[in-house]
Amino acid sequence: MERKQRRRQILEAARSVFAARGFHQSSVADIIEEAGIARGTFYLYFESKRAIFGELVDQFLVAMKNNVRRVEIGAHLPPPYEQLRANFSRAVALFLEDRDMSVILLNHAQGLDEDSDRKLQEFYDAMALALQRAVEGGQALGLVSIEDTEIAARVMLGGIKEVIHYLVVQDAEPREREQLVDDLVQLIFCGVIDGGLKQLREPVSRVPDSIAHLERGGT
Amino acid sequence: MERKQRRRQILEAARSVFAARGFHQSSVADIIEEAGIARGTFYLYFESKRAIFGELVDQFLVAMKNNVRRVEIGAHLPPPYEQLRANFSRAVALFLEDRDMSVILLNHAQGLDEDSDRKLQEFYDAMALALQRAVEGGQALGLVSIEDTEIAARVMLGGIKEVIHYLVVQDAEPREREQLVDDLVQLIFCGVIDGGLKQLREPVSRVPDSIAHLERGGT
Amino acid sequence: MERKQRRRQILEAARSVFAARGFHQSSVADIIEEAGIARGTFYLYFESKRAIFGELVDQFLVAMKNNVRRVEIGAHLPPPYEQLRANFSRAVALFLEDRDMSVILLNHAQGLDEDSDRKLQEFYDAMALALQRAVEGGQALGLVSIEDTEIAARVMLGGIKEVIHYLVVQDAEPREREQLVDDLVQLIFCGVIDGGLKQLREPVSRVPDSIAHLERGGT
Amino acid sequence: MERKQRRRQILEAARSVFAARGFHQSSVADIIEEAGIARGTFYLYFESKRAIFGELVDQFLVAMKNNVRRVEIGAHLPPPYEQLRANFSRAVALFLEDRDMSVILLNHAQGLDEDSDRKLQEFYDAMALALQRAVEGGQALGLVSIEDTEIAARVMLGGIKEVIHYLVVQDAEPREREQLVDDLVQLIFCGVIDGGLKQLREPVSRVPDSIAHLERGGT
DNA sequence: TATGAATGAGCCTTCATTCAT
DNA sequence: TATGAATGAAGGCTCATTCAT
Repeated sequence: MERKQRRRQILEAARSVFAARGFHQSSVADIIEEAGIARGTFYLYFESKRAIFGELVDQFLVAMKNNVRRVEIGAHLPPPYEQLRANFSRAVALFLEDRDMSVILLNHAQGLDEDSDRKLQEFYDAMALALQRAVEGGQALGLVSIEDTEIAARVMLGGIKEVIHYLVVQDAEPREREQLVDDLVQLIFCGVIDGGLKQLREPVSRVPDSIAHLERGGT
Repeated sequence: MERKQRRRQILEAARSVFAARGFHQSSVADIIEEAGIARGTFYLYFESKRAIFGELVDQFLVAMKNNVRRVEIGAHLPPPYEQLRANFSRAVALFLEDRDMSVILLNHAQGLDEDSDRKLQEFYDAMALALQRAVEGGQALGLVSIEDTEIAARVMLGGIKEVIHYLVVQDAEPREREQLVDDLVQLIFCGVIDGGLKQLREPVSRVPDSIAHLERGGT
Repeated sequence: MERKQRRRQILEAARSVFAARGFHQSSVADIIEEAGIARGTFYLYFESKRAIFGELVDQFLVAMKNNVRRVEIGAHLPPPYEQLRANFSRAVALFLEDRDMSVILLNHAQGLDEDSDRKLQEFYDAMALALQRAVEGGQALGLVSIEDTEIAARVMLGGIKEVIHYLVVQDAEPREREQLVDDLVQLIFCGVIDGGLKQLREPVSRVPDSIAHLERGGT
Repeated sequence: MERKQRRRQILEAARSVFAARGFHQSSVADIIEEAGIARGTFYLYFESKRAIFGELVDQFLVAMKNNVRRVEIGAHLPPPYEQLRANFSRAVALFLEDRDMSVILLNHAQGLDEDSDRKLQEFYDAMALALQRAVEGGQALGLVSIEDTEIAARVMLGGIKEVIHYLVVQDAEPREREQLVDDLVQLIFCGVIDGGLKQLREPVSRVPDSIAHLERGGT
C-alpha cells in the first residue's frame, strides 16, 4: 500500500511535469523535484523516463477503452443515439477530468519512438474503427448516404480530438458539459448546416446586415 | 543566388530528416549528412536546429495562408459553397503535395518549446477563426442553428486535420482528390446523418440483416 | 553463535557471487539475493562491499599461511624435498578445494584499490620469500648455481599460480593430485630439460620424424 | 595525420591512467584531464571507455604476437635454444619498454567482462600453446621426459608472467636485460636445481653454516 | 536483529554549437 | 564560404550505503 502510494505520487508528479513541458523538455530531475523525492527513488519505481511516460499513457488509454462501449442495436436496447451520446459523454468527461493527460495525449505523445507512436496509433485506430462501425450501422439503416465510411470516421474522430484539445488548452470550463456533448454529437453527426449542402450551393444576393462587417475583416 | 540555393538544399535535407524521425530524433548530424555539407556550414545558413525547423514550418504556414481566402458574400461572387470548397481543395492539395511537411506539422511540431507551440497555435487559431467566421456567416443567413460557433469551428478544423493526417500517414493516394474534398466538405458541413439527428433518437426494433453481424463484433 | 552463522552464510554467498562475476560486476544486490537476506542486514554484518571481499581474501590467505611451513634443515627432519613437496601438496589442495576463492584470488583480486593490492602483494611476497629462502638453502648446499635467487623464486611462484589458475578455470579435476604435485615440483625445481641447457645449445641436424609435422604448424 | 596524433595522445593518456588506477578506478574524466581535452573530444576518437581500453590491450597483444616466432627445427637454422632465447628476449623487451601496458595486462585486464576476459585468455592460451609445442619438440628430441606438456607449458608461462610483473611493479631496472633473459630461460627450462631432483631427496645431516640462520628466521 | 525504502554522489554518453584554419 | 575538430553543458541511470520502522 505504501509502495502503491509512492508510485502514484510519482506518477502524479510526472503527469503534471509532462503536461507542462512535454516529454523532451521534462527531465527526470524535474519529476523528482516535483515529487520531492531523490534521484534513486525514481528508478526504484520506474525503469526509465520513457517507462513512466508510457505507463501514464497506458493508464489513460485503458480507462478510455473501458468507458467506450460498442453500440448495440436491438429492440430492448436504448436507441443508438443514446448509446453513442453516452459514449461521447463518458469520453469527454474522462478528458476534462484529467486535463494533464489530455494535454499529454493530444499534444506531446507523438514522435517519441516507433513503439510509442504505434501504440497511440493503434488506440486512435481503434476509436476510428468504432466510429466507422457505427457509421456503417447507420448506412445499413439507411440513415447514411456517404460511402467512404473510413474517411467519415476519421473526420468524426478528428473533430472530437480537436474540441477536447481546444477546451483543455483554453483551460476554461466553458459551459455545461452535457450541453457540450450535445453540440459535439450534433456537429459530428449532422454537421453545421441545418438543411444540408443545397443551401450553400446557391449564390447569395443579399448580405444580411448582421454579417456585413465580416466582408473586410482583419486577421 | 548561390547562397539561396545552398539554403534551399539544406532546408530540403532538414525537411526530409524531420519528417522521417521527428524533431527530437533528428540531429544536426543527420541533416548535414543528408545535405552533404560540413557541420560548420550548417550554422552559416541557420542559427540553430530550432531555427531551421521553425523556418520549414513558417514556409508551409505562409503557403497555406496564401491559399486560403476569406469567403466573401455578394451577388457578383461565387456562392459561398464554391468559395469554401475551393479553399478546402487548395488546402488539401498543399498537404498532399508536401507530405514531409504534413507529417511534421501534424505529428511532430508540437511540444518543442513555448515559442514554437504558440506559433503553431496561432496558425490553427487563424484557421479556426476563418471557419468560425464562415459558420457565423451561415448563421446570419439562417442556415446554421448551432449557437457555439467556436466549438463548431474547432470540430471542423479537427476533422480536416485528422483526415489529412490519416491520408498522409497511410501514404496512399487513396482516391480522386476532388472526390475526397467533396466528401470532406459534406462531412464537415452536413455530418454523416442524412436527415438530422431525429432519426437516431428512435429505438430500433428491426435489425437489418446487413448489420446483424456487427452486434457481437471482435476487437 | 547465531550471529556467526549468519556471517558465514553471507560470506558464502559473497564468495560464490564474486567468483562468478568478479568484484566489480558483483553488486551488493547480487550478494543479498544469493544469501536471501535484506539489504540492511548485509550492513549489519559487514561494513561495506569492499570489507566482505577483503575478509574473504584474508580468510584464504590465513589458511594458506597456516598450511605452508618453513623448510627446516636437520638430521632428524625429513629431507628438504619432502618438506617442500608437502608444502606444495597442501597449497594445491587448498586451492583445488576452494575453487571460488582461487578464481577470486588469481583473477579478480587485483586492481581494486591500493590497500587491497598491497595486502595481496604482501601475501605473494611472503610466498616468494619462502621460496627464495628455500633456493638460498639449496645454494648453500651447493645444489643451486643460479645467483639471482629473487628472480628464481618469482619464476617458481608464477609457475605455481599459473598452473593452479589453469586447472581451476578449466574446471576439470585433470588427474591425480599427488601426481600433479610431483610434476609441479619437478618442473619448478628442475625445469623441463632433462640434462640442462647444453643440449639445447647445439644445432639440430636431424629432425626426428615424430616432430617433423611441427615445423610448419598451424595456429 | 593530425587526427592520428590526437588519437595517439588520448591513447597515451588513457594508458597511463589505466596503469595507475586500473580500469574501474579510472573515469573518462581522468583520461580527458590527463590528455588535456574536452569531454566530447574523447568520444570523437573512441566509442567508449571500454573501447579505448580494449584498443590499448589489442595494440600490445598484436605487438607481442608479432615478436614471438615459432621455433623451427632444421640443420640450417639457429639451434632451438637460440630461437627460444630470442623470443624471450623480445618479449621481455616489449614488456619492459612499456611498463604501463605491462601493469595493465598483468594486473587489471581481467574481470572486466566476458568478451574482454576471453580475448586475454586466448592470448595467453596462444602463448602457452607455443611453449607446449616447443616442449613437445624437446620431447621428440629426447630432451624432455615430463609427460604432461600442457602443465609444463603453463608453468613456464606463469614463470615468465610473474617475473615480468615483479620487475615492472618494482619499477626498478634491476640488471642487464640479457642477463635477465638468460636466467629466465635457464630457470624455465632447467629449473633451479643443478643436478635434478635426486639431490633433494636425501636427508641432510650437516647444516652448512651459511644457511644455519635460516632455520629460525623472521617473517 | 531484520527489513527494504530512500538517498545522492558519481559516471558515461550525447549533441547542439563554436572556432581556428 | 567551407570545413570538421573541439567544446562542455546537460541528462539518464546505477548502486553502495543509510535509516526509520
